[in-house]
Amino acid sequence: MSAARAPLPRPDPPGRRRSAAGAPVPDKRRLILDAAVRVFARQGFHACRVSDIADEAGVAYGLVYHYFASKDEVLNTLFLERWNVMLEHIREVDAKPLPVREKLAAIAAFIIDSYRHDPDLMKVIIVEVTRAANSFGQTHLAEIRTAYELIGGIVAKAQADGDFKDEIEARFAAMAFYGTIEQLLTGWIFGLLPQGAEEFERAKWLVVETVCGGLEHGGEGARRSREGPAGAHQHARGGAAK
Amino acid sequence: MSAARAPLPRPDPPGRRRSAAGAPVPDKRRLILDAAVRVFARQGFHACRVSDIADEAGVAYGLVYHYFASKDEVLNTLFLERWNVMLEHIREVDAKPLPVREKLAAIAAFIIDSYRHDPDLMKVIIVEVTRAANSFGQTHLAEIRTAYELIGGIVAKAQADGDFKDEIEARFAAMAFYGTIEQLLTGWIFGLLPQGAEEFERAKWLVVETVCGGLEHGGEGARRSREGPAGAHQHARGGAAK
DNA sequence: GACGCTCCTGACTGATCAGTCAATCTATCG
DNA sequence: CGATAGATTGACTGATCAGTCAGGAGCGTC
Repeated sequence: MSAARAPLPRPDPPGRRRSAAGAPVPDKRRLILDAAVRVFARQGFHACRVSDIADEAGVAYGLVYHYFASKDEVLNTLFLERWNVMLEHIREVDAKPLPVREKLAAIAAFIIDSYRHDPDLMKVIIVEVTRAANSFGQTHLAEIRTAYELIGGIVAKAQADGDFKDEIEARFAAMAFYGTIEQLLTGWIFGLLPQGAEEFERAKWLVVETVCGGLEHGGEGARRSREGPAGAHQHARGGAAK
Repeated sequence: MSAARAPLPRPDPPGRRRSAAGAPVPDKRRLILDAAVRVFARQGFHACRVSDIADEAGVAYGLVYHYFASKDEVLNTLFLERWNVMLEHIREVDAKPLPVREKLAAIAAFIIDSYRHDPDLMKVIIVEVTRAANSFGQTHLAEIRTAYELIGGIVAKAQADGDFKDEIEARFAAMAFYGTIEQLLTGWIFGLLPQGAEEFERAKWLVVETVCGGLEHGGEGARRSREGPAGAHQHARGGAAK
């Protein structure tokens, strides 16, 4: 139902109560959401009880139901908060006059940084929503589809400009791009891939290079990526990246 | 526990009872597994009851527990049956003296054909196991990791032979390849991508072309693959490398 | 014909947990 | 102060469901 009360990440509720000193009194609703992220990430949505969330938040059981209509709504809220921020970011990137590679790099960077800064939240989103076709995946199909379509639009424009070849449908290219990123996150979540500041930075470059340039020795593709029009990024960071 | 009683897909149990006419009497265990696939795909593992499986199979509730120790074991069995077949197939492909592109194409074709022939089963495997990090994903981490490693090995060999560039770690390339395929299946499962014999065939080619050749206009990559989805049997081994 | 074995049945149980609710507390304001 | 409104509490309930079990049916074998 009305799950998207807070479309932005950790938005400070307007007119929040404050203590005498002026410091914001801890927002219990936020407390519950943050606790839920930890509990969902640790035990999984289905395996955890609502009381686990309340305990983790240091709050009475009933309060969860004061702020949320159901356990589902807690997850829905978490997902929409983050997903909408991502959609907004993709739209902003798309609107800028950047080369495709940089647009895609910006999107990859955003998602990877999201994981870097809040792995638990991204774990929950991917494991419990994005891939959980039955319950929540169906609910948020529209939002998920929008992301694919925005990325597909970026690819399509690149094709129209002659930067990408036409043989691969933009819709498909979008799936390859997003699928690669999500698989990366999954690898980190499952502990199948090493994690660390260096790996995260390198991954941003790898995603773009793989999807744009391919695994084979490329002529232009590889050369083009070596420069980087904005010049602002050094991909292969200091030496031993293996 | 002992979930892998039947390592092959629909293996005929040895010494199965037969009717007077010699026709095989319907194997109730198989009946239950097949019914479970349908029920899991329709309602999801968590949302369905064991009685739903029994009803779907036209069998008494208790019989499910005669053949399986728990609801979990039913899902484990389904997953392992199929996943082991896939691993076996990848190993066979790897052993053959084929160019990388054809090896990868064979793997992509296997997975996509698996979906084509039994979408419900693949849906269950992807949605309930492969991405369900919490419960089953953890249980089958070893099997899942093996698949990535086998694919990574194929890429690594191609790099050693000079067919693939070295900048992209094989381990990462494997994630991109598998991630692209799984995202495709997810797109079909969610109804975000059109399905049909043609789409499936084209997808096999698209996966390989995207991951190997990239989205940009490539020299060799594009030329090499221009043969199209059907019979891409051209691959100049040891041809113009770097 | 009686023992033993596997297949098969479905009513029952014990535990679990999402969601409810009546009561209490705190803040604010006229 | 007294009133109104929202925040907070946690015991309780009603439903659900995985797994159990006692028994029955068919069949081979000694």
